[in-house]
Amino acid sequence: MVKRTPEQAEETRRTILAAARHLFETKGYTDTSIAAIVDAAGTTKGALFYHFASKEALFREVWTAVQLEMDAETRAAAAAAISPTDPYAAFLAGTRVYFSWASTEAYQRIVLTDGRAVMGLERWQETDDRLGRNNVANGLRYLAKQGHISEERIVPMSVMLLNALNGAGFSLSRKDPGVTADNLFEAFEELLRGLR
Amino acid sequence: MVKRTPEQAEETRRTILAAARHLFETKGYTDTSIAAIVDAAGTTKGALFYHFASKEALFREVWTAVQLEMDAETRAAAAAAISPTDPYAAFLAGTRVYFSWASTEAYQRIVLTDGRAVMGLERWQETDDRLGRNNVANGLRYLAKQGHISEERIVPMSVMLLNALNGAGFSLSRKDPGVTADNLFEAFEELLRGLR
DNA sequence: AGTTTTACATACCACTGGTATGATAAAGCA
DNA sequence: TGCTTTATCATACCAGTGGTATGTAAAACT
Repeated sequence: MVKRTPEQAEETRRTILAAARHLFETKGYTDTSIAAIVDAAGTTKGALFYHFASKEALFREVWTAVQLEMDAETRAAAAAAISPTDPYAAFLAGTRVYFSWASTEAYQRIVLTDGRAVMGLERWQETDDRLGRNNVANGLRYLAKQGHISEERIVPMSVMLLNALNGAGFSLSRKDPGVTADNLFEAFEELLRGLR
Repeated sequence: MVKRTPEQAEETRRTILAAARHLFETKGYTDTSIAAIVDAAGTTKGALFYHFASKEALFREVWTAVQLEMDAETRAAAAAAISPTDPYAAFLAGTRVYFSWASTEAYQRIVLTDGRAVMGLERWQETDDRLGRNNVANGLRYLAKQGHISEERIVPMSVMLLNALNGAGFSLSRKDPGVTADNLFEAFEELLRGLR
């Protein structure tokens, strides 16, 4: 049987995506061949290139999926932690969740390491800024409205704080001596609360 | 003529390194083929693989050279800016120079973007941490000695501040709206002086 | 002078991402 | 219902890749 129903086609597509995601997460982009992907998915190159324009396009779909999952989780955590007494609470709750994502090998491989190299800087910016950085900017905007930070500092500060968190994730996974999750988070909190 | 004198051999080696560096800086690692390198260097694959174990090893040499140049410049700038009145002066002078490096496309391509993906995390850590991060840590240690920051915050803080600077460089080169060099540097200064 | 070693050049190889073509069953249509 | 079209793959193939094996000529050494 070669032709399938639309539902079956959707499933092979999802199967390929899942296999690719797993391999990209564990082996990295360049060390994952298309042959390995279709082999793991139990299909062939024909199916893969029918559903995806290229290996890079397939990677971008995986990348976007990971980012959207992260985004939903951090937003939810921040929204749930809004506090009338501590204006930093929501922001810190969101960053704590993002921090846990940035600590996983999967997120680092796909988003932080390979993502930058595989897609160009422009492509990378499109989504990463709309997600990660925009969330940080929103947190800072909230603080600015309450007078804890100046308005014009929001944009440059969000750039640096997001990358500070990314770097923290890297450091954690590398098990750098003298670095722990609590360690880093407390330092970040100090950094954030130092603004005013 | 096939065999050259040791001096001639050293020169072909340097020629290959220079050609590779230029191509890596402009086209990136994956879009630079070995054929293109030896073509630009006016030699052949035989020479390249005689002097370098692999394409990745060649890249590592380029990477290390760039990092060492950056390291020397930032150290010199920091040392020259030591001030008895402002304990932050030397640190900020060093970061300003590093910041200018992180703003160039060449540094971003080789060190910040491709470096992470090409070498593993372990290899990347070896040199990057010894250079970039260690410099930041030294600056913070200087501040800690003067009581402006707690000792145990040095390590995690240096991780995040270095990555904040890297991200600032990225943002600048992408010409993000609302982001300028002065903009970013002032924000960083505020971030740093907020510690205490 | 003769041998060894260095510094390449050339020919070759397995494998890669990507394409062109082929095959088959579902869907649309008369 | 029969016929055509079209969606969904499977297979065969291709140019280019990093890397290797081998050849070779000149320098270096004894």
